[in-house]
Amino acid sequence: MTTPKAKSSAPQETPATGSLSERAQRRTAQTALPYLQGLNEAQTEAVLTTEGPVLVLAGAGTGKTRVLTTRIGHILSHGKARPNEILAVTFTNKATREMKNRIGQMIGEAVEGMPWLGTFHAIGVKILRRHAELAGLKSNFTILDMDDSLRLMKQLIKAENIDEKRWPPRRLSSLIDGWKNRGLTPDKVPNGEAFSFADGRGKDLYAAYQKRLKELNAVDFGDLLLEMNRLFLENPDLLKQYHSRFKYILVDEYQDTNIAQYIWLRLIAQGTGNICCVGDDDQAIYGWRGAEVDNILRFEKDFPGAKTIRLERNYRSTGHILAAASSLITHNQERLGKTLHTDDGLGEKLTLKCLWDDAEEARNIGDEIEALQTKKHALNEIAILVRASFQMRAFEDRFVTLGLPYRVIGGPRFYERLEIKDACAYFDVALNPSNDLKFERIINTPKRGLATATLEVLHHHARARSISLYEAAQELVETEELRPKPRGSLRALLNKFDEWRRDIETMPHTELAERILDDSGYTQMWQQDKSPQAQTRLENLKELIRYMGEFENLAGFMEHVSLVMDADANSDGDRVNIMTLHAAKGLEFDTVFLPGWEEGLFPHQRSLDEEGRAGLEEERRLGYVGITRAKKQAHISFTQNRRVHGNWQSPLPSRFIDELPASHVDIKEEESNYGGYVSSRYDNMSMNYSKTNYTRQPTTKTQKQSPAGKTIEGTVISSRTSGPTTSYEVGERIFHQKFGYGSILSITGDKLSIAFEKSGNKNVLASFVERH
DNA sequence: TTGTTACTATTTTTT
DNA sequence: ATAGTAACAA
Repeated sequence: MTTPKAKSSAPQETPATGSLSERAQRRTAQTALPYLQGLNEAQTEAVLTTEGPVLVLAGAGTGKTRVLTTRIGHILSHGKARPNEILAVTFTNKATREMKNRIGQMIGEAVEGMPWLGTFHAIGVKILRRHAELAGLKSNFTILDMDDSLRLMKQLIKAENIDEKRWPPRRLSSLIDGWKNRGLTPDKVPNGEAFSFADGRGKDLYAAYQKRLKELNAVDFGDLLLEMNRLFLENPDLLKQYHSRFKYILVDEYQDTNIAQYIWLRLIAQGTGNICCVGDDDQAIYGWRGAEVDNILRFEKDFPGAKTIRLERNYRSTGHILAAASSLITHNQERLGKTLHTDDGLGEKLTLKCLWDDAEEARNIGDEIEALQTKKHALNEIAILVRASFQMRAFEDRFVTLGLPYRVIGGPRFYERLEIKDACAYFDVALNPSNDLKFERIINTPKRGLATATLEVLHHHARARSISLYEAAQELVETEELRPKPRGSLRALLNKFDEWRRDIETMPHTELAERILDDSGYTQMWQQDKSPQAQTRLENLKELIRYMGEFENLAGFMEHVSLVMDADANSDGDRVNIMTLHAAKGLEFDTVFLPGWEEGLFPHQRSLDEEGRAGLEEERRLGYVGITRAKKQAHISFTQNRRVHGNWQSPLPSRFIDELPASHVDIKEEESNYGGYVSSRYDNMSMNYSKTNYTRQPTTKTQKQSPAGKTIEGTVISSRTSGPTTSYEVGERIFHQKFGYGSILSITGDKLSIAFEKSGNKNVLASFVERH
């Protein structure tokens, strides 16, 4: 991913650190240790400084992963620790895989022996399973995904007679998630915050939710960390055990750690104190899900005697790209500060383009890509990075019509698909009948006549006797409580589960899985479905079974599904990559397109509203991440019109555009498909955005009388162009290409607020309308 | 109990 | 514009 091309000129220009003797030792080490070949001084230092706390500030494209893996290789090959004595934590499975591969290439067989290389969550599961009893769980506890936990919360909200409309389960979910990220158990939730849901019942709901999880022998994502922390805090002996086990600790993407993870790391690091955190405060983009940039900013205080090593030599991008990114990020105040530099050439400038709307943006980028394609540019080396996933659609539409192959990264994940979840629910229940949430999911899928009414009865019975739904079902089919029809089909279902369970030990698991899907009627359900997606769903199910074959048994497979699985079907071939800026972190491409740089979208309005300046800075870091993904070319664009929630708006260009240094950016004109019309309008626009000053962007409320006599309130973001630049007058009737006829409500600079006869009120640039 | 229709609220990023 | 939900009819 972030491999710097192995440069033949081994010793780098990086300012040397340490005493002369240290430097001399390092130099000798470089010739003695072949794996240090090609590392620059700072990188070498980061690899060799194995003892004590170390913070490696690794800027974008500075060979972070390489340092991390080489460091592990170094520790292993020097016999400083055995593979199972190194704790290496990452955030994503992708990163874990990457690291495993790299270490494998370096050391060979050692990878098998690195059981403690994984994501925070995966390691959490591992530790929790070992000591489940201490956490009040059975070691076969299930891990709830978002779906399950949401369903559970919904049940609780209903049970409390709280209005679902006013207090949506989603909100409770994110609230509890936030608490868990901060390491707060129900009793520790500050009272003030507890009131932020359902008039003060938030805290109780949280407690009830946790209680219910225990009853179900289940944990959710947040618990994996929270419970692990509790385990260690309540059992100091156990913690000591792990202290002596983990000789070296490595943490990737430290800037993304949340408080719970931070607490955990501090607990674990109390052992040897050999903790090495790698991160980049300029790439902290997960604040919204609880990540604390502060963790990395505070590192030196938290770990006294910590050594900070900066990696600033960039091996990825050209000079222009690096300069633009650096300049953008200097607008942030809260940063440790790094100066990236490169020895490579300036390369090509970034390009900037203004387009009419998202469709034209997609058309334009599509054309650019086709042009690149004829120049033999690999599609795999092209990426479109968007702020929000809804932007992807325009590109997908366009690429489909062009016949341009693409892949969406980080879209709906494989295991999140309906059919995969359903299938897994069947497998789950077969393995563990007391998994109520999964049982509930499939009890009436496919339709068996076991809907709300029957489920209600089951719930009551289960609650009353405090048994699982499945057990309740078993008891109820023996009684007269259910009507004959549902009773019959319920019995049939239970019998099938009995059969399947009988075969778990004897039958090969893939065969059993197939049988479950067939016998249950699930396969048939999709075969009979004539919707266009039904076929892909069936194929996905086949893929699931195929993937399952790579595991030893059903249980082993299911463990992976909840945490690890992200097999992507169309990852092969030469394709353009489409993804969000978030998903792009850690990746690199020759050419990167950055569409949609508009106020409100990027920076996103919500970040601005909810997080204020901190939010803005995080958005800016997102922009920094985006630009630094590019190795050779970066193309930024923005549109003048975009639909938001179904209606059209005319956003201003993103303030980030004006934070780019003009000397590194080329302003491109759109190839004019419409004769001179486009370019003349464009001139107008480019003047407008380069002069706009955003430091105190006014948002003015305008109140005007519409012709119909009603008061219309609209929010007009005024541009700073001085004086009216148009000759239009309020009340004038005009025509607009897209919106049709309308009359002018107000004029702000060259922006018109118009009441359209058919499409409502819009703000439009004067150059887009004509008199009528 | 199921399927339909109408309405409503919801639109960022996700381990 | 869309999805998800609630109310209603068959």
